[in-house]
Amino acid sequence: MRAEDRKLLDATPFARGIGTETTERLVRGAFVQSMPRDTVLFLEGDMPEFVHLVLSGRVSLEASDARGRSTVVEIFRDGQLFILAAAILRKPYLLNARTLAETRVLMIPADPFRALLDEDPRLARALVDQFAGYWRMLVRQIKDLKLRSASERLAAYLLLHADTRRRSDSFRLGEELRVVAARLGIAPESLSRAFVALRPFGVSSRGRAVAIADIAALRAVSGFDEVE
Amino acid sequence: MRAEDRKLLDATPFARGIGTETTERLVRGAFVQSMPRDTVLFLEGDMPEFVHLVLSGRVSLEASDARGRSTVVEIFRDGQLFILAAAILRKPYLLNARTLAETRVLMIPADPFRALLDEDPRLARALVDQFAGYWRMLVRQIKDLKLRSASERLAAYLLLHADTRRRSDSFRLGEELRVVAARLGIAPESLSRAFVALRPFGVSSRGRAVAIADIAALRAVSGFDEVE
DNA sequence: CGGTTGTTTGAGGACGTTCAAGTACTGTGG
DNA sequence: CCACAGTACTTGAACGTCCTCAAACAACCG
Repeated sequence: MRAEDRKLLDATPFARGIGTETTERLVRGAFVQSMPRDTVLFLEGDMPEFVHLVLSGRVSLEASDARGRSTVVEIFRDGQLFILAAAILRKPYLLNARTLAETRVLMIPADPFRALLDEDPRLARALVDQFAGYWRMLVRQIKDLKLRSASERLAAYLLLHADTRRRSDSFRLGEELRVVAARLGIAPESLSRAFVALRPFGVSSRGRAVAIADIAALRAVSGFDEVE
Repeated sequence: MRAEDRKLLDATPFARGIGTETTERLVRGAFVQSMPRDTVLFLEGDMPEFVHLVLSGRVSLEASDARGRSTVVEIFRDGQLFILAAAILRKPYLLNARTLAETRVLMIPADPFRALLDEDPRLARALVDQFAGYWRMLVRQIKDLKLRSASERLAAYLLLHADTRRRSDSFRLGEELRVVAARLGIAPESLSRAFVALRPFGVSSRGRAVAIADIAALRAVSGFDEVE
C-alpha cells in the first residue's frame, strides 16, 4: 500500500473511528486496485469476496431490470466504505458496482474482515455508526421517491450540493446528467425538463454548470424540509 | 416486565445474538408500553429518547410532505428493533411512527442503550448484523420504486407474502389495503387497479383475501428476480 | 477538426393521480 | 344475531406527470 493511499485511508472518519491498530490489522492482507472509468467491480448475484473502500474517485451502485433499464441507487466517494451488508451477511450482492471515474479502491478480503469484526469491538462499533448513517441515507431517498415529484427531487438534490449558508450559489455537478437522472430515478429527458421547470424559481443551468439565484426560494420548491 | 413479554423478547434473533447477560442489562431500565391502534410513538424531527422493540403488534414508519400526503416507508412486526439509527447518532427522527394495531413495545432508554453499545461488544456486533439486514431491506425497496411499475410492485409484494414453494397459494393480507398502497408508494385507487391488472395472470382478490393461481407466472410478471 | 457521446426539445402515449360516486366490509349496540 | 353507521374499497372520468421515440444541437476527446 502506497504511503499516499495510507494517508487517504487514515483521514477517513471510519479509520479514525477504529484507531490506528485496528486499521493496521485491516490493511494487512488488503490491496489497492486502480481502475479506469466504467470498470465493473461486481455484479448483482455475485458472492462478495471483498469489502471495498473508495480511496479516490467514484463508484456507482446500480440495478437493472429484465428490460435492460438501469438505475443508480447510490454513489460512493472518497473515504467511503460500500456494500458491507452483503459481505457481512455472506449473501449475494443486490446491486452492480461500477466506477464513474478513474478510481482507487482498497480491497479488503471478506473473510479476514469478518473475523476481525467478531474479535475487535472497535470495528463493530464503528460499523454500527457507519450503517446508521446508511440507514438515514436510504430512508431519505425513499421519502424522495415516494413524496416528491421529479423537479422537487432535482431541487432537493441541488440544495444538497449547494452551499446553503449562502443566499445564492453556483457550482458544477460532479456527475454526468445522465447519472444524476438515474440517481433521481427519472429519464435523462425528464431531468432536462425538470431544470426548465426550476427556471422560474431562479435555477439556471448550462450542461452541468448550475447557478441558484435564491436558495431559500428553491428550498420552498423542494416540497418539504429535510430534517437536519 | 411480564414473564410473557420476556419470553417474546428472548425468542427474537436479536436477543439470542447478544446473549442472556447482555439482554438482561438492556432490559434493566426498560419498560413495556401497551398501546391501542393508531398511537403515535414519535414524530419526524423529534429527538429520540428510546430505542423501540416490537413485542407484539405492528408499527408503521411513515413520512408526509407539506401537502399532507403520507407514505409508509416500512412496517415493523414482532421481535423487531426499529429506528435505531436516530437514537445511536443522536439525530432527530426522519420518520413518524404509528401503531397499526394493538401493540406492545419494549421501550429502552436511549442513553443507557448507547452506553451499553460502547462497552458491550456483543451488542455492537449484533447491531451490525441488524443494520446489514436493514440496508438490504431498503435497497430492495429503492429498486422496486425505481424499476418496477405499480402492478409489478404489487406482484412482488404478493410473492413476498405467499408460500413460494407451492404452485399456488391463497392468504389474507396482514394490513389494510390503504396501508399496503402507502407501502407500495401508490394511491389506494391505483392499488385496486393493480389488482385488476394482475387478474389475467391468475391473481384473484376480494378485499384483503388474495389467491394466486400460478406463482411462477406471477413471478414472471414481477419484472425481475429478487436476489436470494 | 471530425467523430462520438451527451444533452435538449418536441410530439405522442402510458401510467398513475385526483375527484366523485357507488359498493362492500367491519364493528358496535340493541 | 341483526341492523346500522362508519369506514374501507372499487370503479369511472378527466387530468397531469413522466416516459418513449425521434431528431437537432452541444460538448468533449483524440
